[in-house]
Amino acid sequence: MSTIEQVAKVANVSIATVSRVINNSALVSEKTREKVQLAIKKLNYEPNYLGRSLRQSETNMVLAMVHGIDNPFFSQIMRGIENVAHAHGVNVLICTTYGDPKREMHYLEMLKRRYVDGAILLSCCMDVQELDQLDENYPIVQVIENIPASKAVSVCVDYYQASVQLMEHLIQSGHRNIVFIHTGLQTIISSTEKFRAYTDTLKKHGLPLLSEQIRYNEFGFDSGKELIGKYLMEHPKIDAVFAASDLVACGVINEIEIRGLRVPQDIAVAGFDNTIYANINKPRITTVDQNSFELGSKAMELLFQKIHRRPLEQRHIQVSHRLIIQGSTDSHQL
Amino acid sequence: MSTIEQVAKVANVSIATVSRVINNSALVSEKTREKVQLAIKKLNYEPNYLGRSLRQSETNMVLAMVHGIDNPFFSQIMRGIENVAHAHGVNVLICTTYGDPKREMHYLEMLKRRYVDGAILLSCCMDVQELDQLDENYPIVQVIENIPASKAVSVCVDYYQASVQLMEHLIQSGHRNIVFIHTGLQTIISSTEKFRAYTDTLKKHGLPLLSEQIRYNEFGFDSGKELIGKYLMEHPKIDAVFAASDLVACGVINEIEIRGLRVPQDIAVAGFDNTIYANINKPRITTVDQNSFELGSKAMELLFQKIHRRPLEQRHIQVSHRLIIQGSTDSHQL
DNA sequence: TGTCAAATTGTAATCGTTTACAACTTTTTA
DNA sequence: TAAAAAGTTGTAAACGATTACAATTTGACA
Repeated sequence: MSTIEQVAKVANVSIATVSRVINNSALVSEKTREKVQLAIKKLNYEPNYLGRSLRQSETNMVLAMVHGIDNPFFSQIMRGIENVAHAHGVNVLICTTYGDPKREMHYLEMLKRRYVDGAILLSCCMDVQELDQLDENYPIVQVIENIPASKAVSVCVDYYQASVQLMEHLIQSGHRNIVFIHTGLQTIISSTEKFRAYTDTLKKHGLPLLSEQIRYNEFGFDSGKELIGKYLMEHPKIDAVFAASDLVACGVINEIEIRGLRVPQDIAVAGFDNTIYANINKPRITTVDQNSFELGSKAMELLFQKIHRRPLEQRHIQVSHRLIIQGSTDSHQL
Repeated sequence: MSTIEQVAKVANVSIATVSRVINNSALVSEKTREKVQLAIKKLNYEPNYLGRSLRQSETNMVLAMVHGIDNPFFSQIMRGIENVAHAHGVNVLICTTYGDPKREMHYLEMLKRRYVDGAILLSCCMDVQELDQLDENYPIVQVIENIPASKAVSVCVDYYQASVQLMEHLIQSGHRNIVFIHTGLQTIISSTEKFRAYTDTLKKHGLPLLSEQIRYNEFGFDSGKELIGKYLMEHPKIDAVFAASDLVACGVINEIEIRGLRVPQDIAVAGFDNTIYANINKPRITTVDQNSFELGSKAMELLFQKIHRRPLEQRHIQVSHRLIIQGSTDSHQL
């Protein structure tokens, strides 16, 4: 591995000059520039980022921390993040927590120990105090799965309004016994807001509250199957389901059909996130689009503000959403 | 941000002693250890990784380069990689190329410029020469989407045998007009081997070759729909489809059913990878399980060998696969 | 008490860059 | 032609850690 010093020696100039050529900065005469570039090529030299970052105390890298990477909704957010980051010459490193606080801490050390300039959190296992302390000392932005009680900057959609819209759609379609299938941690806003909308809308219409707030639950297909099974035992009259994610909705539909019932004729099912799961299911699933690309880009823009210590106009950004009604709740669309 | 020097000052010791405490190495007396730890706590000190990595010329980070992160198959491989890496105290940073050579180069600079100790490539846009040159100078391992002509180490399953098994299954089930739906780059082994198995098996049985090798194609649901549409125009007698991935198979099935045909009664469809897509589809899709977790762990183990310059027993590791026959090719399983 | 070994601590070089400042050339201008 | 200005290059001090090596302290033992 060659260093700047060796290049300097070969080109017969000082290391400062080599550095200037690398950063094609300052004014280097055409002649020496060529000389240096020749030496660089000859030695196959690549500048060491560690030295550079150490000196400049910035790395041009940011972290994106996410629960798992196989959620197509998160994957779209990532594209938004990457798009803005790359436009600024910054690399995005993705790391996965799988909801494990130890893993989260481990990766956050990269932030604390200056290996990255900032972090976007799409998943968060810590509590409010820890998050706030982190936020005071390092540039972070929360997206989607944020902790609302925290002072940290966040970007998300209005889950409450979106869910109210969804519930109103179900009720207007004539459903009366609606169950809510939960996902994720209770401390997380996306869960609690959906649940709050569920209960509020039911109360408003004088309808029975069939679901209870539950503590924790995986996001998956199987947990959807399992939960709807449980609810169907308790309340056989269920005629609609509001599932907190599309994949969960897939599981719910699968289980319903296995039990010989039809979607949407017997039970209507709605999901959330507008992922591919909603669109490969037969029937297509009614869902809420969250404008994921914009969620990501906005988050990255905010992170840049924080990294460069520019004042923020807003601490909480809301991105628009859109209810998409499809076959799983509307038999006209089958 | 506090540095080791400030801690040393507060604790009234030398920076060497602080360093020793941090790395709880060497022999520091209990008394000074406590003194230093107090100072560390007081200053909220976190050691800077850049300084450390620069000095030790290793970062304890590796890169995992992947096309996109929303493929559940890749996501499982990642878990295998992470599992082994974390056991060695190494962090895995994921980055996405989306098949863009520029992005790939950009992220590979992290390797060349010593920001990570090694890289696992699950996607590869460069040509053989470039890859070989990289391999000579830096620790890399290819997984799955490897370039077979390259000298770089690789881990994958025996695509040829797996695909032959799959084809034999289709033929034994009585299908005669079988089409292959391609994905990915032509230079990539997973594609070419599947296609080779497709043609060889058809020839062996004296059956017509309906598909042609195609240059490039996305991995998605929509490309599956599009391609089967095209093939059905050309060859209306098609009675079976071998799709190169589960998601493509989903698209194929969707399009087939839209055209009023039944799966598997009119056309049998098989996928590849054994992802969730194969199991949420109705009917479930016949597919090939690739033991993705092991693919990942093996790859990471090999990467450690390369990073530590230990000699490798094998340059190409093969992981076992398993044909999973389900409803999409077998009406008994509906 | 003096000597020696063991245990503990400190000094200073090093990793590979960037960059303020100084020093040296060359060109411009009067 | 000399002085000033502009253009180019070099010197050396950072950045924040680790670690050989040297120096000091401590304790054991005769």
